[in-house]
Amino acid sequence: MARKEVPSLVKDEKLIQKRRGEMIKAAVNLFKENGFHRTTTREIAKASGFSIGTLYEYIRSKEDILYLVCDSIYEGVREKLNEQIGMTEGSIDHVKKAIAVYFNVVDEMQDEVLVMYQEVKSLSREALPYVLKKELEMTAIFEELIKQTVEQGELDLCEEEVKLLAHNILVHGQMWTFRRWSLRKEYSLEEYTKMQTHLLLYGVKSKSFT
Amino acid sequence: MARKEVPSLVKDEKLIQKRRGEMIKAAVNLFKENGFHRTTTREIAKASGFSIGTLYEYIRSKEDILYLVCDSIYEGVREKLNEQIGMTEGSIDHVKKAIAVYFNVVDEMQDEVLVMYQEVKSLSREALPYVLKKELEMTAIFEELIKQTVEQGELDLCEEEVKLLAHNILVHGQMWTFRRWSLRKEYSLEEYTKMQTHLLLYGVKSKSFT
DNA sequence: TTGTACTGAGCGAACGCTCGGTCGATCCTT
DNA sequence: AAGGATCGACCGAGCGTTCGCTCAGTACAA
Repeated sequence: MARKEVPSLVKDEKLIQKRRGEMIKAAVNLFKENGFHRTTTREIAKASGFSIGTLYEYIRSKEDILYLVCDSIYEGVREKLNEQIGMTEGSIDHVKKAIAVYFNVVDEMQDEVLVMYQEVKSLSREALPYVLKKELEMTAIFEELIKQTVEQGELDLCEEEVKLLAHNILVHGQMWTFRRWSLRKEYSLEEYTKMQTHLLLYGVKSKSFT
Repeated sequence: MARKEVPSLVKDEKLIQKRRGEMIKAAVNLFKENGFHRTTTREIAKASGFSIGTLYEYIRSKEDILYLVCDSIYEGVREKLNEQIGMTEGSIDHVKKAIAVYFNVVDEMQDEVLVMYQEVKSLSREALPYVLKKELEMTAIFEELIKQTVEQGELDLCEEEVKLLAHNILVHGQMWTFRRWSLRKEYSLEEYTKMQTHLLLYGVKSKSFT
């Protein structure tokens, strides 16, 4: 199950990349304003700078756009993550740093992450698995990092705990976007990161902020 | 900002309650299958057991249905919570129990919670605040419980940490629904509850399951 | 001239919502 | 008690509009 290819009527591969890039950018902006369903293909075409006919040279259906958007956002997040996380050996400091980097990326791309997060469910049963797989791959990044930290002896966790922890980290990042209507009022990103990291590692019973 | 009243053309208040109950039940089932936008008012009417004309005697617009659905789900969760959580004094055991109860409720109502969670965003800017307020009230329940535990001296947390912890608990519950495609494969509800509770209280650094 | 990217008027299905009308229950009058 | 008037819940055909998508035609580069 590799990346799903969306067929296009246009031959020039470079041009496809370019046009789809324009499409995705326009679509994200519209989706974050009105959501997927309330956004029309005409609006997307217009905001992309070409006609509705041209739009349909590069996709088969409106849903294809949503898929491309989700795919692109995941790639964006992953790229930024890989840029900044060197995955050599595992250590608690590494985990902390990775969380901070991840939260930063989520914050930078908050609109995109939120849009994707709220709209994936509109994907067809056929396309959904491809996107969920991406989410699992993201989880796996943290899972691997924690697992190595366990192997280094800095943490004592079983397989299942490692997995759940990875899920929690991911969700705490996403939560910064989908609960921002409340969290933003209470905390800055730095405060949020620091507190979540502390709670994650030390829980509430041991009091020793670092 | 009390509960928003949705006007109806029908006079009989009892009947309104009854019909809206039927409507909500039908709508939740359809929403969880196809989402709000892909569900038609005709489908809702039919599944409710009356005609499209009658449907519109009890609401003004399709969005009213979504609002009623969200409202009803919140009330359902809160009712079940209050039933089972006696809020006398605060203690760590109380917090643990409250989490377990909450996770159980979320599990019982997973379809409803998931639907609400995925569709609130489709509410108009006018109706949204009423629903977000409900979410804050839910958070406040846990906030209060934790605060009292702090006051009892069983926990040492500042105001902001208490708040964040309450948010985390709520999200961990919701997460059980919106990540069930993955979590369900890994854990039973009991395992999930136990592990999340432990991580929440003790973090990953101290190893002592109870 | 041929191939390819692009255009946008137009098609047809679907959808939210309305409104004229039906009909049983209830009230009023004699 | 009977007949008529009124009420109000319920109905569903149909209106107006929107929206995803198509395709016959154009522009232009090679």
